Amino acid sequence: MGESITLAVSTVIFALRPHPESQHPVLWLPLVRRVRSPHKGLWALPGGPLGTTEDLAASARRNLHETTQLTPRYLEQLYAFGRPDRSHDQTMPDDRTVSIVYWALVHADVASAGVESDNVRWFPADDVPDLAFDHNQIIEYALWRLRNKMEYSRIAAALLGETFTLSELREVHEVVLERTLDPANFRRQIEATGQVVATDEFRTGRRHRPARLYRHNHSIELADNGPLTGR
Amino acid sequence: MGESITLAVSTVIFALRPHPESQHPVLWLPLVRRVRSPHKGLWALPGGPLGTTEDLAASARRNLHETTQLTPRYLEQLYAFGRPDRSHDQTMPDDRTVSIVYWALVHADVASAGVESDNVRWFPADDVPDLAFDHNQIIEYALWRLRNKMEYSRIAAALLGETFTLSELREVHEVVLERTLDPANFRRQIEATGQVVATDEFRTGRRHRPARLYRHNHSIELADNGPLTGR
DNA sequence: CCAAAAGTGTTCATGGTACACCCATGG
DNA sequence: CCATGGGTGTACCATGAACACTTTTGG
Repeated sequence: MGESITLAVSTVIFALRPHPESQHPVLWLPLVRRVRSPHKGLWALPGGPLGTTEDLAASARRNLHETTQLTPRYLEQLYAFGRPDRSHDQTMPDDRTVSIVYWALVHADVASAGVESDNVRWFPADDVPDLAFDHNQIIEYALWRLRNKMEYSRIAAALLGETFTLSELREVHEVVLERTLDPANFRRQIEATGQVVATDEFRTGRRHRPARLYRHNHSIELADNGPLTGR
Repeated sequence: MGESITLAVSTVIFALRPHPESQHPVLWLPLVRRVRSPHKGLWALPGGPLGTTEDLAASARRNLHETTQLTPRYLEQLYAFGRPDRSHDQTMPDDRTVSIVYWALVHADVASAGVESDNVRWFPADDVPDLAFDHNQIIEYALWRLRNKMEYSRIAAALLGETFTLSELREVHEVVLERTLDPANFRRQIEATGQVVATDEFRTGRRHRPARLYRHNHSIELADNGPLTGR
């Protein structure tokens, strides 16, 4: 019969944005509304078919930019999902989609908020609606990987701006890991790894002692992906 | 033009076998000879196109069995490789293959040695010839993952039989990690994790004190793959 | 008795955790 | 002067590395 396998690339995109009430930063991710069957009308991860001459990561990057107008600070392949029934469509029972999923970290400044529309919306990562296909589980896995890497790499850098205080860096860790960290110990651990470089500037204007600003040490990789380097 | 993307599943299969001279176990992996262009005649990872109704892991499992007559003790997705030029064939310049690669651990008993043929041969993992496509790099990455997981999981269990001495378990770690481990500390670390259960049998016949036999604690997962469980 | 590996005990360095305490600023 | 977070000091504990030492077998 007309059986066929479609290869698609989707991306779980994370950014930090202030919580609407508390103003504390929390994890958000953009979703797109499906405009065709199956699961028409449901929210889903941004993605689409792989271009015939396009690299996998390039496809993720392109789609990410089309959806959010942003360039990822960090991009990594997450997993290939291919259960035969995961994209089942009763109108096309013999069709099937294998999705190669990437996950990305972006720096969501105010400008990116403007690209929201009826078909693109950011959701808090801990309050995502019921999504199309197996996308809820994919997001769970992406969150697990993000939390894992947060503990032994410097990917937090990808969620912050050029300079930042150690409190801000610690807050990123705390938000992602969902637990508080001792400020004193966190400071020493970060300093010991050499992943940040002190500047001679300070964040003032708060009603407490000014905090020194740091910048990332770009000579240290964001994360260790073994023999793979953007393949 | 006639551009098309083929989706294939390949597997890096590891087993322990005695070194031809020293008789000490070393890592081996089976390769198959390509019988058609491109790279006809070169050795390559076992694999093939994904069946239209076949799960990704099932495809890896099927191919593994066809190649080695074995069932994997451990099977995990490694990575999806999709550079547009990775499978370039000058006779079919517009064709392209995306490979989803798994890696597996098997227990290679004597029976499996019989399936070698002109087109299937086992090679020592540290002495693999120049392979088709990017398969040498894929093996490097699989080895990196294997070594990583060996340090924080109990996948070594998948390379041993039902019962084993702690020396044998330690030898597996040493061979994979390519360094010696202190027997006393190794014993305590393994015992502390509860990943092995002492039996009341001993390995005798060696010219030294008999060593107690242990068995795996099946209530502990071989490795933690997060929210993914054979998806 | 000897060689060799099994198995136990002990010391030391390291890294993380908890927490007391002082510092500098805005209000 | 006080509340608040910035920043330093230190004690404690768990873990792992190094290594001395005893035990039990085959030859």
